[in-house]
Amino acid sequence: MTGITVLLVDDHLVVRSGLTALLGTQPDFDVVAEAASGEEAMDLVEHLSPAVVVMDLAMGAGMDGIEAIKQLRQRNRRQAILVFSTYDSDADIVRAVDAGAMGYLLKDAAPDEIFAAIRGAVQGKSVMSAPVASRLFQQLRNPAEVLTPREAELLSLLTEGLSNRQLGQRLFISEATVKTHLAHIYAKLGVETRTAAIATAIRREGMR
Amino acid sequence: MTGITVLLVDDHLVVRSGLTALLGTQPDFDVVAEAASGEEAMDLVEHLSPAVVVMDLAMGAGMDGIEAIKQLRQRNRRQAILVFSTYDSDADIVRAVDAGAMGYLLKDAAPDEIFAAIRGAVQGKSVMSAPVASRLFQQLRNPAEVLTPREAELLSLLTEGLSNRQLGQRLFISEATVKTHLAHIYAKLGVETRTAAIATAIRREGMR
DNA sequence: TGGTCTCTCAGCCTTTTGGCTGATGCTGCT
DNA sequence: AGCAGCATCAGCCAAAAGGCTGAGAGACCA
Repeated sequence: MTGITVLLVDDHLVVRSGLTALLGTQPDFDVVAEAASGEEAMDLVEHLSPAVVVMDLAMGAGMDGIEAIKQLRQRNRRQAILVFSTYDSDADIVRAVDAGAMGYLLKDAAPDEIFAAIRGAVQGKSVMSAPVASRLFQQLRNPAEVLTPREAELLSLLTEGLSNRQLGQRLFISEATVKTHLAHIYAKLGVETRTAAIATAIRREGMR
Repeated sequence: MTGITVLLVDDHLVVRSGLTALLGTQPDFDVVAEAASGEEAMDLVEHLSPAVVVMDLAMGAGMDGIEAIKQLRQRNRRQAILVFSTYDSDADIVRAVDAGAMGYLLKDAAPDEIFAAIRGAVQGKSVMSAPVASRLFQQLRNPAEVLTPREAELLSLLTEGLSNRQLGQRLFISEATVKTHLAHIYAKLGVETRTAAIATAIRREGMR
């Protein structure tokens, strides 16, 4: 029998070849293709139907990882999606899980951890790196302070320096709605102004 | 004869093995060791005296890349140091060059670019990715946009999320003066609002 | 000595932001 | 059916931020 078919998605060539080399040491893994962008990933999943997609969240230009996960889910594909990212910000984790990711690994994870996560993913198990799990755990203990996906999205745009009007235009909602979301975000972050929210987001949530 | 001896320094295992695999395709490269931290790199350079050190700037805990470069330089070693980083922030570039890096590559660079940079480095040539070179060039062309010490101080406090009043109290100046400084900062950074200034400061100047 | 830069401050006016209250439609859970 | 959470919107008011002009004091340099 052939092993677990894997598609790698990462815009950095060195990461792709590193991962390929790493997975190549295991007899039950079969890296069938590599994609450098979300768009490429769509095509390859369509044609190869890999059992697992290992995907970076940060993708230079075009479609980002979250968007790619969403689209793969919408196409009703059966493959498990594993996020393989450098950062463990709350927002990224929430959005990735929300989009339909099966697991969340950090790039400094040990090889065994990566192998286990992939094997678990095909069996429907959720595996994540310890820091990621810890963050999720914290969020469960403090549900009042967890940003909703929409709020996280807004906060992310906020850190780009947009005004309420620009935020509204970017998200196709009214300025009033933007203000409502912001008020909720401030309350959850425990701040009073947008600048403090940005400072908190960048330092605490790891956004940039 | 043996080829160009290379030491890889990166806290991510996949990046190290990817780079090793990549450099292994070239007959004239010889990756003699890999280090996962700045401290490890010190030791290995001491014992192996590689011709080139390829180093990531962001290193999880302990010594960061910049610090490692500085210390290697201070020990009067002959090896060329190449930065291999994900980001191209002005601050990172300036600090790396200042610390004594021979070149600056981005992680999405093409293999040929990486090979050429390493071969160039041993011959004393400076090689950097196009976006990096472009940023350095821009800085040379526009020395007028440098913040004054006071402005930089204000900008730094701004990224902590303070209001104009708080800034004034912290710096023992009136709110009017704060607004004047801010106006100058906005002009120099090419932004219109404080939130955009914070975003720019964090991404371009590397403040955090 | 005169010019330039930096830091300091003021007043006036417009735009933006934030606080508050209340309301609607949708979804998911019970 | 009912309730809770989420996302959407409106209006009103106060506070904060930003644009503009002008100006004085001290430092540095030609």
